[in-house]
Order: sequence, then C-alpha cells, then structure tokens
Amino acid sequence: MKTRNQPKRHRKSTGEDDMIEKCGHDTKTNGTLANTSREGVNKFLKYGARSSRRSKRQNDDTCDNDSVNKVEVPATPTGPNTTTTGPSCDNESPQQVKSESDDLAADSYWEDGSNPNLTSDNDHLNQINKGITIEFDSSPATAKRKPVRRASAEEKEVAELVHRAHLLCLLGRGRLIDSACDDPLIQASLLSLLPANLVKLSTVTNLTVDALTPLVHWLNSHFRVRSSSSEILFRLGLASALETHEGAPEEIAALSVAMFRALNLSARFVSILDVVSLKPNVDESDDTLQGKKPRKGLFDSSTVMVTQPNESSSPSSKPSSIIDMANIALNNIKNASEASPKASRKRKVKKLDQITSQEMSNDRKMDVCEPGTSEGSKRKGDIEFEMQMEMALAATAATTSEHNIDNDAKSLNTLSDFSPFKKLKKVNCEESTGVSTAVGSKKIGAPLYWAEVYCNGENSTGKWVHIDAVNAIIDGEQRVEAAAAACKTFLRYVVAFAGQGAKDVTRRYCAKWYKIASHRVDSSWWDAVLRPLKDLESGATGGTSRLSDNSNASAVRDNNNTRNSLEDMELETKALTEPLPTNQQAYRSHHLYALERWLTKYQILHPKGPILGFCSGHPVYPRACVQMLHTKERWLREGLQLKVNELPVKVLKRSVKLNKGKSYGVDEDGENDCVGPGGDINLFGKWQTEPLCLPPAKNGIVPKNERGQVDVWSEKCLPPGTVHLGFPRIFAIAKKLEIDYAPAMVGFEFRNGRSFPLYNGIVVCTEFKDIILEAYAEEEERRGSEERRKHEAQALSRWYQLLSSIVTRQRLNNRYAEGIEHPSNIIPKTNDKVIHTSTSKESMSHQANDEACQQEVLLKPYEEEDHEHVFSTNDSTCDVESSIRIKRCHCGFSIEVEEL
DNA sequence: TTGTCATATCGAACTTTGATCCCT
DNA sequence: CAGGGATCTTTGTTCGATATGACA
Repeated sequence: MKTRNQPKRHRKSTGEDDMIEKCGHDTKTNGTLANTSREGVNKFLKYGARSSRRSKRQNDDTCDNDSVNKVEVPATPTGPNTTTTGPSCDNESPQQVKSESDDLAADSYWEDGSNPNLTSDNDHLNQINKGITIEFDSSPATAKRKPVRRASAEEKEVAELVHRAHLLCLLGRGRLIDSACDDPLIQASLLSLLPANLVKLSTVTNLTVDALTPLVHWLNSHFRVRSSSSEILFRLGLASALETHEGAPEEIAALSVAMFRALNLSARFVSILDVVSLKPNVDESDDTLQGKKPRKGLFDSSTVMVTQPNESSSPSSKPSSIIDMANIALNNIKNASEASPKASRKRKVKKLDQITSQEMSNDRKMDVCEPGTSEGSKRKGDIEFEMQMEMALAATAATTSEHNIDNDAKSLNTLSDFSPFKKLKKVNCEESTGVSTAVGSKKIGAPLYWAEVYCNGENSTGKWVHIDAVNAIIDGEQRVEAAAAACKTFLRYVVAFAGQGAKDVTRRYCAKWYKIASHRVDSSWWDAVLRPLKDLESGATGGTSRLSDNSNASAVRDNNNTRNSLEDMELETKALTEPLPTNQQAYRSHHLYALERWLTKYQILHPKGPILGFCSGHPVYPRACVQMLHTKERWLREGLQLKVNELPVKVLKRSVKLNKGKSYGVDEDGENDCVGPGGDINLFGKWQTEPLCLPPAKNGIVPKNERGQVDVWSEKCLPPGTVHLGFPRIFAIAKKLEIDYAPAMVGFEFRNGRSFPLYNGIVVCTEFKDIILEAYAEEEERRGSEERRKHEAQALSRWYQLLSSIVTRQRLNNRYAEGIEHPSNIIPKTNDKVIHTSTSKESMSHQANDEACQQEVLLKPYEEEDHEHVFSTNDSTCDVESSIRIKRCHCGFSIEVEEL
C-alpha cells in the first residue's frame, strides 16, 4: 500500500481519493500490519509537513507525476516493482527522517521494502494480501494529470523578452531575404530561365491573378523543395537553389519574389514570424505534444511536389546548364499552359483539399525526424533561438559587407563549426524524410513563406495578391490561416518585406484576430519597431519600379501613397469587420465585441447598443460600448470629479468581512460618497465626470481636504494657484516662515495588513514657492554644514577615544606584557611600580594598527609612570600633502595623527 | 475527436489615511 | 516634555487567466 503526500487541488472527489478512502477502509479491516503502516505513514507525513511552503510547491512540481512519498509497506509482495523506492521528493529523505526519529529508525525496514520476518512466511503474507488494496504510483489516472503551476511574473517577463528578441531576429532575417531578392544577378539569372511568353508579363499594364498563374506554375514546376538550405549565407543559398533548382521553402519563396521583381512587378516577401511563445512554458508543452503527435502540414504539397515524377526536377537528372534548364522549363510551361488559368487554379485548390485529408490521416502514421531531437540535453527551443540569433548575425554581416560574400561565407563556415546551426544543419541533412521543414521553425510543413504581388487589374483599385510558389497557390489568402493551424503554427505575425522595410499584414490572413491578439506582443512596442520599417516598405513597394522614368516618378509616388493608404484602409476595415464568434468564451477578451455576461464587476455597457447580433441568445454589443467604472475617489485620482446630481450606475455589495469592524456612512452633507450606507460601493462612469475643479487658493491659504492635506496623485489634483514642493523637511521652513501649507499625500504604503499614507513634501501657494525654496536652500546649506560640523566633532571624539585606549593599552603592555612573556624578567615590584628590563635608550617603537580607522600610530613608551604627555604646537610637524601631523611630547613620545 | 461551456484553482493585483516605544 | 524616527508584522479579498472535466 502506498500513501501519497498529495496537495489538495480539487475539491471534487477523484478516483485517487476514492482509492485512498478505500485504502483507509481496508486498513481498518486489516490487522496490526495495516495499523502499523498507517502510524508510520502519519509519522512520515508529519516530517514532510515541516518543509516550507516553497518546498511543498516544488514537490508539487517535481513529484506529482511520480507521486510523492513512496512509502513502502513491507508486506506487499507485488513483485520487484513494489520494492523499488523512487527518489524522495521531500526535502527530508527517508534516511534523514530515520536519523531524526528513533521511532522511524525502528521502522527502517520500510526502505528495504522487505521484512524477513514476513517474507519468510508466505502463508501469512497471502492471508494479509487478501485484505490489502495495492495502489500503484503509475496509475494511468495519476500519470495523466499534469502538475499545475502558474508562471510567475518574472517568468512572464523573461518569456516576453525572449519573444521580443526572437521577433527582432526574425525581422532581421526577413530583411536579409528581402534584400537578397533584389540581387540583380539573381534576378537576371531567373529572367534568363524564363520562357519568352512569360517575360511579357513585365509589360502587362493591368495585372490580374490569372495573368500570373502560368508564371507561378512555371516556378512551382521548376524548383523543388528540400528540408533545409545547404548554405548558411542566405544569398549563397539562393544562388545555389537557383543553380540546382532545389532549395528550402524560404529560398523558393524568395526566388519567386526575385522573379516577380525582375519582371518589374511590385512584390513583397511575406513570412509568418513563427516566434517563441509570449507566455512561459507554452512551447515546452507544444514540444511534448509534438513529440507525441508529429504533424505534417496541409501545405506539404511540397513533399508531393518533390515526389512528382518530374524529370527536370529530379536530382539525378540535374540540368547541366542554364540553357538546359530553360529548355526544360519551356516544355513544362507548354504543358502547363494547355490548361486555362482558372482551371489550373481550381485544380490547385482541389489538390490542396486532397492533401489536407491525406496529410491529416497520415498524421499519426508518420514519425517525422525533427531537428533538435538529437540534441539531447539541450532544448529544442534554445537551439532554435540560437540559430535565429546566428541568422541575424549573418544578416548583419551580409548587409555590412555585401561585397565580400565569399569571405563572409568562409568565415561563417569557420564560425559554424562551433555553432548550433551547424549541428542542426547536419541533422537536417541527415533527414531522409524529405519533409519540408522551415528553417528556424519547429513546425513542419506549415506555409511560412510566400510572396505578395500587387495586381492593379484586380478590384477597382488593385490589390496585393497572395502567391505561394512553393505550393503553387495563388490568391489563397483565406486558406493560410487554416493551413497554418493544421500544422500547429500560430499565425501571430505575418510580415511583408520590401525595400529593406517591413509591414505587418497579419490582418489580411487572420480571420479570427481575437484568437491571436493575446499571443501578440504589446502593440505599442511592435508598432514602434515597425514604424521606420513600414516607411521603408511603403517607399519601396512600387516606387522603385524600373519602368517609371523620371517624368513619371512623382505620379508613381502619389500612386504608391494611395496604394499604401488603400491597403491600410483595407487592413483596417478587415480589423473592424471581423465575423461574430460563435462561442461565448471568445467574447471575454474580444477586441470588437462584448457580451454583457462577460463584463467584469467594474464594467458596464454605455450606451447599451446597438446590438450587433446574438450568440447563444445573448445580445452582442460593440466593445466600444464597454466602459470602466470607478469610485468617486478613484476618478479624483485621474483628475476627474463627478458632475452634480450624478447617481451611481452600479452599486457593489461590500463583502461581509470588510464590513465588520468598519462603519460606513453617508457624508455629513449627505452627498453620495464612494461608499454607500450599507457599505456598498458606488461606481460611476467616465461620462458622469468632468475635469477636476478644485477650489483655488485664496489669500495664501491652501485649500485642504477633510484630513487637512492635499492628495497629490498627479499634478491635476493640485488646487489652482498651488504648487507641490516635494522636498524633505520643507514643512519646517513653511512653518518657520508662517506660510500656510498642506502635507502632500502622494500614495499609500501597505504594511502589517494595513495601508498607510505616504507623504512627500508640502503644497503651498505658488506665490510663496520662491521664498520657500530659497529659505529651504539656505536651511539645507546650514543643516549640511551643521551636520558636517557634528560629523567632524564625532570623528574627533572617536579619535580621542581611540588614542586614549591605545595609550592605555601600551601602558598596560609595558607594565605587564613582558612579564607574561618572560616571567623571570619581572622583578617583584614595589609600590606598584614596574622596573623595565629595557633601558630608556632602547626605547621601543610600537605600531598600533587599527583597521577601523586605518591609521598608523607610532608610540614611544615613556619611562616615567605618572607622566602625562603634553603635545605643544611647537613640537609638532605637519605634512601638508598627506595631512599627517606628528605630535611630540618632551619625553620623546610621538604620535602621528591625520588632520581632518 | 473536437468544440463549447461551466467550474475550480491559483497567481497577481488591489486594498487604502497607526500605535507605540525610544531617543534626542 | 515635545517631537521625530524606528519598529511592529508580513492581510484578506477580488480579479482574471487557465486547467479540467462534462457533454454535445
């Protein structure tokens, strides 16, 4: 039988509780053994209970899965397993407990898990076992339950910092890829591969999705996807992908962008920034989940693409030259162009659906070898993060010395010998699954990279069109979210890169913003990061069109501005027109909509309408109607006061406990206070308030509150004509000058379960400010000098004490010390006088070293016992530099002192 | 199997206007 | 004796995010 020291987590009766109860019941029915066990367990638990709350918590964390306190009852012959004792999770190991308790020492056989007395008697054992229920630690129900531990504020902060750093790294990576897409050499090479009919795209005035289809198809059929890049430097990787017609998904996507740009189309490189979670421990659980159920993506059509029996794309039949490649491409385009663009588009969608079902069903069949699994002790997230950092560094290196790519590559290769990137790369290269694994992402097969091309022939105003060359999907922006979700990739940040800039276009691809909003970083920080990048991006998209000559430049710029503002409007509109969620929980923190039932205590709907729809019969209101309510006092803090005759819009019942010992009442003048007659809390909305209008200072008198002070929550709370002087001891000056003042209460400090006001300086009428400050400065100066004087006096006094003690000590030493060391030298004294064995000429010089004072004092013993040293000023010398003065007595005794 | 809902749990935030003793 | 500083002790309630289980 095993008993666990399990913290109470649920009030509900669980299976374990039932089992324990059953055990308890059973032990009652059992004889002495069960009772003995129970006693022992209780003793053990008593010791366990001594551990601090913290250690208890640790136990919860570390031991729940294995169950704590594996106390073994010796008489349970359930095989070898029952005799094994796991690592004790308690602070005090059983051994320690044993050493501390004689009683337990007597029961030490528990640890052995065997009792020779009992094991020798099998019949007896069998008899006992009939009545004992054995509970295994590793019962499925127990193992399934995860320990519940919330992340602390510190952990959250760290997670957010990591999240931000990761975001910046990914932004850097995106910019690097974007700049590689602008490489004229790569663009020219791509153009040289392109069949003549596709090159005509560059002259199309009204670009449409259909016009782009053959080009996308050509790209898709000419480049195959492999799991990872073979090059560390992205530009080299891109060149290599161009050469071999094979590359990582991001390289293929980048090549497509480069191709579009080569054709003078406005194109962006778009990427999901698959960043580590903003919340602590989320990724870990994801990993474990992934470990159990590796998923392959919806868009793993790349895998299909790899396995396509396409001769031109098979590695064995790698084209030997660009001309060969171009010819093959031409043939492919001929085949592809047989079908109409619309038909091919439909086919793609159909293909996608097929893959979806196929891949989903394969989910549990395939074991995908993931990078990082061979890392052993190092966490996958750590490796990924380091890798991203490596990439960012590489990006920096690339942008700063683009001309020395080869050198950089060499140096980076050397560097990579020691970097986790290389490890990962090796792992990736060893992979034989051929599954598209996005570099820097643990998610497999998710659509992480694609292009956006501006089609001025779409809509009336033109639009940015999603083009995924890796998966040959055109204008499939609505499908990205679902595809990413299918691959367990959170679509939190979708960023479009162009012209070394970046723009957040998540709204375009995310239909359910409320699901990702809480997983995104603080928007003000993110906006600040993107602001300069957005400008770069908007300046580049279309503005750098090589078609435009100088005369058209301004027109193009205007056009771009319109285009950008139109896109901003489009994204904004999308943000404001999100469909109503169907589940009620979504309304809890929805940025657009609200249900009345999910409002908090301090919220209210004002105005209550319009009703935008219904969810499970509950009316849905705009989130803008949700207003915060505060008490009158709380509004005062924000520099607002209640309008006259405003009644509280909500009254909260104060808890019974709080009411005890406190008597609440109405104000003397009968006004509505924040606390009502029955201890209720009256709440008001902002619309019931107006800017604070405090009585102004008159005749040098500061208007004070009922406590004779001024609450200075902010500058707004100061009565007109007054000023806050937040200096210590300044009240004394005002008092001295007989100027009216009020203590400035600036907040509360919570101590001993109660809060106490914190004061900082005073509030005085503005006209006295200068006088008081002047007097304060003088007073402080005076106080400072007084303090210095006191300090010096104190120092002198301490010196005097020190020296006196040294002299006394020396005197005692002279009188007794030698006698102790050489007792034979001490001559029996007469009249309490000591006759020294040393002569007066052999005067000793003792050095007293007092560390506390860091002073050296040279002392000369004197012969005359009752002599009192006199240090005349004539006999002293002073070293000006070191401020050391040597004072001498006429007897020859000298002393070094430091002048203060 | 998945989505929805209700409920339990727990970390974090909020709460809010002394008393007494001793030294100078 | 007045005034100022140090010390006492270390809450209890509520909110809201999230885990969990029931149920459709």
